Amino acid sequence: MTSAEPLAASRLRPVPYSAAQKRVITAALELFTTHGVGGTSLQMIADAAGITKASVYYQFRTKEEIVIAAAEVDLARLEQALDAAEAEHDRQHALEVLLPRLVDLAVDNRRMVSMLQNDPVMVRLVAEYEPFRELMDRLHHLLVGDDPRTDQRVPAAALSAAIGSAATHPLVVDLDDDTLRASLLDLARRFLHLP
Amino acid sequence: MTSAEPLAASRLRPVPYSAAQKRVITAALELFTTHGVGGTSLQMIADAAGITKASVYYQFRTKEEIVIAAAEVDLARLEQALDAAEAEHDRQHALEVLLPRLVDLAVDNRRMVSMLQNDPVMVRLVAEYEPFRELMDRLHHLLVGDDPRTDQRVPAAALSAAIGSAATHPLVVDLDDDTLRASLLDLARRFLHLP
DNA sequence: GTCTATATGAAGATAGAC
DNA sequence: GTCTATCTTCATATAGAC
Repeated sequence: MTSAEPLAASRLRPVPYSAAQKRVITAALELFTTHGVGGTSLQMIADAAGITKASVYYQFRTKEEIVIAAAEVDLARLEQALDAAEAEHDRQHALEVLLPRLVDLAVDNRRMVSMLQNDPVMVRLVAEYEPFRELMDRLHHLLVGDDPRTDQRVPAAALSAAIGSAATHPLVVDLDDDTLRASLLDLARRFLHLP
Repeated sequence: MTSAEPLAASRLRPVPYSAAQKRVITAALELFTTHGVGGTSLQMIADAAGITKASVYYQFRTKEEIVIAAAEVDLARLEQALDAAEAEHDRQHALEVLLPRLVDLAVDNRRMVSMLQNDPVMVRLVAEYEPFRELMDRLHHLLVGDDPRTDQRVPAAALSAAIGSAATHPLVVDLDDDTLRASLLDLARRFLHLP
């Protein structure tokens, strides 16, 4: 972490959201994770936020802007984790910094992380919206390592998928956070052959 | 496999679909995997099948029936894999039968398997529609084992998520089927401490 | 910053002719 | 088995008052 900026500053969004915008984002997040982005209407968001549709449109010009704002909530934490990991001098240490943070993120926010990886609208957004795409590229680079020919790619993809989706799996939904966190971290280390 | 029925018969759907229905199902499958169920309209399905919306409604009474029919395509293969695994006498052998079939299913049909586990509409359907729920219960029982207190649950969830989602992961989309199949199977065995 | 009211289109679904 | 035409409802989005 070489940045001199205060904690709140993220390169994803230098201009912060207003309090009214944050209320909309919070409502949208909850709905997106249960109904998916495509299954969530602006009316549902407005109702959950306790305002009307027109007021939502005062805060955000389109539904897509809400989706981006919602995704940024978790991706800002991912960005911080990547910053910290990339400050290490070799991949081994970088992964030791990265993995616990990834697992924490997924456990704290189980359904959101899964949605970012799996919801069709989110998948498209992450692939096409440059700031998000860049984050994913950095993540993948850390997971796969420098050498593109070695087939570290399947384990890396599996690990990424496992951390993202295992936290929401029916087999595990009723497991407490601490147990899940410990198990996932252990699994992640085994995955990448770390101590 | 103790059933005396011919191969085509699945307990999921004793009455087969007509040719016209199959054309609709095929079109729907492709669209569901790219846009999600919620992001796919009947108009899109009709266009892809080369008929009108009204004709789609002649084949299926509701959109939900189409979703069920689409899900059955892959779940029928899952059912066969479960039948074969459960015919083995201990869990070790059952898993040795099950895992390669699961991996094959996920690789042959990458995006569909992921959608079954991740699309919000599918997740709800699988949880609430009895025939699908039963299949998932059988799968989870095989993955976790008999003893419900041991925490095999996180590895089982992670394995299930990894097989389902890794096949669609951006890191792996361009990997050929054979390589992916071999890597995933190897990972799956390591996951469950099989030889 | 929030509201009422409305425009415009597309969604799921049905009626009835061929 | 497919069509045209239509119904109803809900989607995104905007105009303009408070």
